[in-house]
Amino acid sequence: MAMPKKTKNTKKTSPALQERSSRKTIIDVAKCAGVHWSTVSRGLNPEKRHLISPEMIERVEACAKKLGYRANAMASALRTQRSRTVGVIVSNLGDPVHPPIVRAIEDRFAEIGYVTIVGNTDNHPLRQAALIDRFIQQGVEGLIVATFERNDPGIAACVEANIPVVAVFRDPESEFIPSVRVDDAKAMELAVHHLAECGHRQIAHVGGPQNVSTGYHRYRGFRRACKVLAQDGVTPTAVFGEAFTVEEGEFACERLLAENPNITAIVAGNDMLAVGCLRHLRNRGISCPGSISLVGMNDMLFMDAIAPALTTISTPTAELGTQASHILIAMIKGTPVQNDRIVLKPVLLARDSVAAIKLPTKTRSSDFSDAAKREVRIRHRES
Amino acid sequence: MAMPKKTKNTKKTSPALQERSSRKTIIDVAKCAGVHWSTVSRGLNPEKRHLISPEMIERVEACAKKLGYRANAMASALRTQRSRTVGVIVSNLGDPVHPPIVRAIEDRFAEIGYVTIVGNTDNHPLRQAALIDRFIQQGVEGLIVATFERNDPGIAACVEANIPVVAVFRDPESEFIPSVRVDDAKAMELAVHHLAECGHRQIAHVGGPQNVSTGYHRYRGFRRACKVLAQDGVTPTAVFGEAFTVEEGEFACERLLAENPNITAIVAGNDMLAVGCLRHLRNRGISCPGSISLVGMNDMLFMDAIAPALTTISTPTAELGTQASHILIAMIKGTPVQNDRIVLKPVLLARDSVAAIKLPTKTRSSDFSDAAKREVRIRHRES
DNA sequence: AGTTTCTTGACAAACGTGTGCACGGGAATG
DNA sequence: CATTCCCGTGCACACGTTTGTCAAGAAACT
Repeated sequence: MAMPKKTKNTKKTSPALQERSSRKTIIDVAKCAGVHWSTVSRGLNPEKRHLISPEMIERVEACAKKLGYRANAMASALRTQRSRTVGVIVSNLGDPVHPPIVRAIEDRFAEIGYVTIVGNTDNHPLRQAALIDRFIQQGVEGLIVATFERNDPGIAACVEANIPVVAVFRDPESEFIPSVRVDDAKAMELAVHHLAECGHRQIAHVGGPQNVSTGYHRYRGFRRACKVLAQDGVTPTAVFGEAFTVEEGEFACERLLAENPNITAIVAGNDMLAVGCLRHLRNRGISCPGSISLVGMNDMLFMDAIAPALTTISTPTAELGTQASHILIAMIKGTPVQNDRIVLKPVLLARDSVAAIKLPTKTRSSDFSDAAKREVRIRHRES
Repeated sequence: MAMPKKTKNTKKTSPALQERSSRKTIIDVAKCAGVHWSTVSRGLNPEKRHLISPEMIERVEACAKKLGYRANAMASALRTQRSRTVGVIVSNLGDPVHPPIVRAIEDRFAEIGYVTIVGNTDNHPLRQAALIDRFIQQGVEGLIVATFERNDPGIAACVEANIPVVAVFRDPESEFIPSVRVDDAKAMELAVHHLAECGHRQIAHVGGPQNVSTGYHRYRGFRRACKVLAQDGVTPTAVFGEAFTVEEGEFACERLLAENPNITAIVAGNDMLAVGCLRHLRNRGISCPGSISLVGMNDMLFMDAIAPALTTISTPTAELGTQASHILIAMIKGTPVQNDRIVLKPVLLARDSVAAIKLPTKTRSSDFSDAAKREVRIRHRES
């Protein structure tokens, strides 16, 4: 095993190691430049570069470039305990809400030389736990998680591992971690008030799963808005899908109409559910917005192109990702974070799926409508 | 966590290292189990476990669980030269074609315990090069790239680094790397033949950028199909957007109609461009499919919900990702790959954006139409 | 009983990099 | 000219694993 001189000692190493044919190391560069490799290390590290003479830096860099040297991030990470890696966990990349968030996060972290790894949970708590575990094993410096439920046990796993984590999109309402979300309740209030302004009174909610904050808060916002407007005659109804999917929306809408044939407007928990509602309405030959008005949420891609163009509540998804990244970056650097509980404001986009209701033709009705409208506007403004 | 006895030697280490407060190592487990750490390593490694007695394995596993031990992937990767990491490069995660591909890849690699890192190039060659470089530095065992242009210099960088890479979606037509794509030319042929069957003769192509294989091959397919049908009177026209976006589609459609007011059908390079066309048609008050028929490509999400429901060519995006993953996994394992040049078949989905053309009201016209129709069907079947 | 075979666990050498410390030489100062 | 100081470089250890080698003990065979 004592090799004569400098025959690379790939004798004893395992066959797996052999195949890394030609990756250059810091030692190769040092040999080329005729210096010690610690000098190379310093010369190539911007933070320690000031310890090295300029012409030496130049020599080292020339050799590095000539040899096509690429630093081994794993070795560096092992030594420094900084992997320059962050993890992003979403329920399903195929859900059009998530890609813009992930995209923004990747952008923010690419700017500081970090790499982003992603994982999907499909809303399975066990898969989430497994994912968090794998990511921590992998050495991520931080985690941005879009799948936390309220009081999610996954949070404990993260804080126990002492790894910075920020919740995005969904709010686990945990005192232990920062979160960036959109005001889901407010969004639904905007929707209900908008419908009330248009004269609707029999308003239904086609909600999503209630065990996640988005579904839960949207339903609560819906109820609260209806309560506030109860004196104007607004009466709420609600059905729920088991997931935020088109199919669940379609099915929920069917149940809704079977039990409440007299509703005139639907506030969907998100655009997927709204599209499902739309599909059911079309299948039943019910006109939207002619007979039933519809409001979605999130303003997913193409929502302005569907028929009718969907009135919806826009969610600043990219901003969600950016803000979460800013917080996580601060946590990683150890900088104190100024505001670690960010709630972004949703905005209503009035398009074509909501129509003013055809009120019963009484003489007083229009007066009442106008009064209600004014009342609504005032409340709307105040909140 | 403050250990009374065995103060870990964090004296000489840098402050950065101090903060890894409590991550347990293989040594902690060994100490707990009262054995040498190499025994722990083997006991926890399924492949070497057979070298250790069963009750020892049990003891080690118990200690590992008790201490909450998590293997340090970076150290393992450094030693074994296997990072259990793959990279995926797309142009833009915000483009709805990509998420299903990435999702499928993540699924396939999660199954074998690999982690997936993603990056966006926005179609900038320099950003792609930088990304490939960073990923290789990071130690990815393989790369799946959806952004390769024809004869892309990025390929050379990968093969030079001796790292397995497979192209997906776009085909760089390189002899050096495997690829998985959809038959873009065939897709456009399907579209043109479908339109011809419906009586269209003045058919235009609103294509995407010609420097990427998708845009290029789709245009070629379009031209080829028109040539085949030239004897039936099919005459082609084409304009191109500078990117596969709604805005470019809208703008290109405007130019198209300005110069060719007599066309009756448009084959768009993808659904984004198609939606852009639709938007322009609506703005101009031109009915689709009443006056102009439209075919898209990729069957992106919600294409069945827009108005009119878009006739389009479906691309098996998830299958694209899965097949690419299979190939890459084989390459990583060193297994020979059976077929490294996979071309998936596109399928036409006939919906509402294509209508049979209203032919000039001559007596012979219907005969001609029928004849053409028959003719087209025959050709269609043969290909 | 002695020798061989087999099992089991310990030892130590890497993987490639970062960094505290020591050392050498030249400049500056007395 | 001698001493001090400082700047640039080399040295060696550590980060946490994996794994070839080997010694010690038990079991089996001659």
